[in-house]
Amino acid sequence: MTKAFSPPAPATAPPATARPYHHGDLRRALIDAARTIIERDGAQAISLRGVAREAGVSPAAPYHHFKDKQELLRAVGVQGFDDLAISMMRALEKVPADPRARLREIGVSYVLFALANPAIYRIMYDCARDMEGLPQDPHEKEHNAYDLVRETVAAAGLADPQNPAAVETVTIACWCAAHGVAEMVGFPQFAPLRDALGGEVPLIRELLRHVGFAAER
Amino acid sequence: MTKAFSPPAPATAPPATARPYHHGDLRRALIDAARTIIERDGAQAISLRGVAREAGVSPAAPYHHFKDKQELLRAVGVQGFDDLAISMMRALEKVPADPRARLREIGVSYVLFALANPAIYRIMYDCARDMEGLPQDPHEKEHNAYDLVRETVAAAGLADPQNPAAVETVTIACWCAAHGVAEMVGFPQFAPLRDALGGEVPLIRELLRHVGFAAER
DNA sequence: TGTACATCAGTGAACGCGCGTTCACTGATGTAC
DNA sequence: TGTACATCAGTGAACGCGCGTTCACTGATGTAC
Repeated sequence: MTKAFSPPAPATAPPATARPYHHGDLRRALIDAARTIIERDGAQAISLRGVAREAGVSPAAPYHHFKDKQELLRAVGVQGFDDLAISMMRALEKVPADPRARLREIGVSYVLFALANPAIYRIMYDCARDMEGLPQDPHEKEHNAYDLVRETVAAAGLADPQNPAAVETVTIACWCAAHGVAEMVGFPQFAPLRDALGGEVPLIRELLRHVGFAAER
Repeated sequence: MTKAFSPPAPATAPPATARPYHHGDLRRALIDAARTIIERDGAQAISLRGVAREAGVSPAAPYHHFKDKQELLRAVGVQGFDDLAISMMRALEKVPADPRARLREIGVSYVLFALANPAIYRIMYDCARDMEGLPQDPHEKEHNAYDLVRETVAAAGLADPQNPAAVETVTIACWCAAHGVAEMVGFPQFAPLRDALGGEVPLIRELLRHVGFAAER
């Protein structure tokens, strides 16, 4: 993202000369470049060469960081899920302890993420399909997004916490529901309803409510 | 699909000689070929040349029926929505008049369609996004899928039929929910739950139930 | 601190490929008289 | 019924292009002594 946009760099700034031979964190830069392209030009506009170009690097450079194109795409997907989890956590920070309210906020932030990054969001699920499932394992962080939802579901009393199968079912149902809303809420057909309800967020809340997300009361 | 596989054609069969110069219904054959490729090799494996090849026709032939590649893809998407509507109608034929039961069956058949045609299903929504919405208009048939859901929702008393906005909201919510379940139900992560519930259909029913689809009783 | 050397992370030219699309063409079909 | 001709729906060769990937290379960095 440093790119060409920075002003001519008054002599005060640190060297900031021509980009050094070694990039520093090309792996990360490539993932970012891929995301940029995906959101700017659409998912099927992506090519390894294009990504290298966007990152300002030769077409062969990516091969020092990714086995092939697919591996890069996969990294983009995993990164997406990480970001999603982070934005859900963030949303939770500002919310009261009531688990039902928390579940609702998780849902809203989930959908907002998808709305803000529609193309990435699709790539994430293409990836997940490829990898045979949500990447709940790959990092084994203490808290991934899926666990977060499950715990909140249990705490909210939407399923008997003693009954793991029931908790699992409700968790999955919530995930499906949020996914459905996330993919569709941007459809122009819903614009009239959105306007009637007073904006994107109220629309999301309303839909989530109908779709089994812990109603108020 | 007539292709190369038919047996050497015993002299009894009608002429069945070499394929005639004029195809008869190449437009349709191209759409079918595209669907075959999409489901066999994945959505991004599709190319106009490949489709022509699959249909047994020269690479230039499709241009007599579609302006360009995008127009073909779009036709595949529209065809998909048509097929979806048809399979929903079919499912309704075998079902009692109780509107709640009917709504449930619509949901199940929707999800089963997506499960049977996962790649096409994705293409359909890519198309819809492209075309700025579900193709509820393009044919203006008396009954498209969306209207079917709306009417059933109203009949089921899930929203006050006098209140169009409420009916619309519930309809949209149902659509989102079914879509979410449809896209995710094939995930391997859900296999344990599926097995515990006794199969694909029970899993679908259970998820739909949680997700706001007219519960029994 | 200096030097030799291994390793790492880039370069840029080259490869072969399949793609979308165009073009001039030709065989089959339909229509007017 | 027969003939002339326009139109339609194919063919197949050709175009230029961008792609993924490989290769021999080189500049920068880190390490051992």
